[in-house]
Amino acid sequence: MSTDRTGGERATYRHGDLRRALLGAGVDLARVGGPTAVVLREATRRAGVSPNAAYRHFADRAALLGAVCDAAQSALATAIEAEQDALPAHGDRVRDARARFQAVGTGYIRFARAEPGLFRTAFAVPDNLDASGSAARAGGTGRTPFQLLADALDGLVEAGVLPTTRRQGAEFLAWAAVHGLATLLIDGPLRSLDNDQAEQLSQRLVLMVNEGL
Amino acid sequence: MSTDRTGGERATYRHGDLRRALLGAGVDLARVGGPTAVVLREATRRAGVSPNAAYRHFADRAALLGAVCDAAQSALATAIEAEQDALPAHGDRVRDARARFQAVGTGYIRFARAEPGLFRTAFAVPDNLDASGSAARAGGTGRTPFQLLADALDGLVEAGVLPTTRRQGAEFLAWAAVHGLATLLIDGPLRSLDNDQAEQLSQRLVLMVNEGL
DNA sequence: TGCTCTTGTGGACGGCGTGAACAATGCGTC
DNA sequence: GACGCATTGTTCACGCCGTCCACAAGAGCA
Repeated sequence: MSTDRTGGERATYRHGDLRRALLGAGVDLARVGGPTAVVLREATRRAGVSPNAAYRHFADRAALLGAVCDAAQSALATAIEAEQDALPAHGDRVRDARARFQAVGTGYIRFARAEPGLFRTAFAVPDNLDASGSAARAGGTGRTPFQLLADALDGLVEAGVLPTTRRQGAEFLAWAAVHGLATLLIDGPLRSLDNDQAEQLSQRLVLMVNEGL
Repeated sequence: MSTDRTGGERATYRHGDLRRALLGAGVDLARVGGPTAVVLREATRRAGVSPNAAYRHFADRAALLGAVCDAAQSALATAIEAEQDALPAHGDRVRDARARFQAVGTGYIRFARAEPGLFRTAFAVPDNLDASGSAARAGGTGRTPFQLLADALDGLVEAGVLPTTRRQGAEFLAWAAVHGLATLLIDGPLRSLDNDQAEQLSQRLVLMVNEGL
């Protein structure tokens, strides 16, 4: 045993798993205070290590934030998967496909409200389409939030609910609507809605998307 | 004449209109670098004044950022109004109401792409419903972005396009969709879309909202 | 003229990210 | 087992930031 992680004090010069410790601290900070709370010095403090030790594992603060961002996206993916797993199977292809699609939206929004700090952090780093599919952002099934949405849309097409002609680009329309509502609910004017109101509004939004896609 | 604003140097001890100067500098900073670029010391530097002078006009950095945020919202409102003003009048109530509504969305998204820094800053400060109607955020017609959207929805109801029963809360559904797409386009995975693709997607989104509302 | 309130200045403090030089350590090689 | 090297953590230092406090310069009114 080369480290003593419980006391904050370290028995040896080497830490043992500093990268993981910094990432964990970063996630904790993000959970409480969002992306701006991910502070290098504080993360090293929590890991019981001097500030500059972080530079052996992350190029700079942005790199740490990026890793925390990936972790947050992964947590989001897991939340969506959990929402889908909780779905009862009706056997009706159309209903099941719709339910799986809607579960993406409700899982997304529930996660945003349950973990606003992580949610904000998940989208703090400007990303591109490549990053949206990066393995570091995947949940338990190995799919990222973006991919889970795409899967659900494919399901709608297979079930005959969504015409193939409208499939292309549909992920962005759906994503935009759900993501927008999520941000309104946690940072915007809808911040003070209670749970029931928020759920109701999300429900309506997802129906709107389903209808108008 | 008590000030000399052109040289950066000041003839008199008093500045004359420091609050406005700081706000202007703040807006410039936000335009280029978004909310995090609104830095007190840099704003005072540009106003040719010592850092602490800012505290005679703003309680702290957050207060300055809040003022810049209001200015950005106002600019957004103006952009939406411009979009609506450019609309030809068909005389057809239904078409006109729809066009005015869609102009809110396209104006919103075009502004986001034209002035991403200001757009990000406009939503950097968590707001509530009161702030969404604050006069400081209004454009030329005295309406805030949120109010312009509400007006357009009222127009849809009057024209008989939107059933009264669905009017309540509709601003949040529409707003969510448009705002979400705007953020995907400037910070998200759609950042690298060209103008045509972005316009096309916005068009589709606004139609989706119109359809599904 | 002198008093007082307002507004800008100067100096200081602690916190941040980060670079450079240094030290402790674990590991592969003889 | 001793040695040398690449890795990883430490120390010191710099410049930036927001902000507090004491002070000074000016404006306006008595």
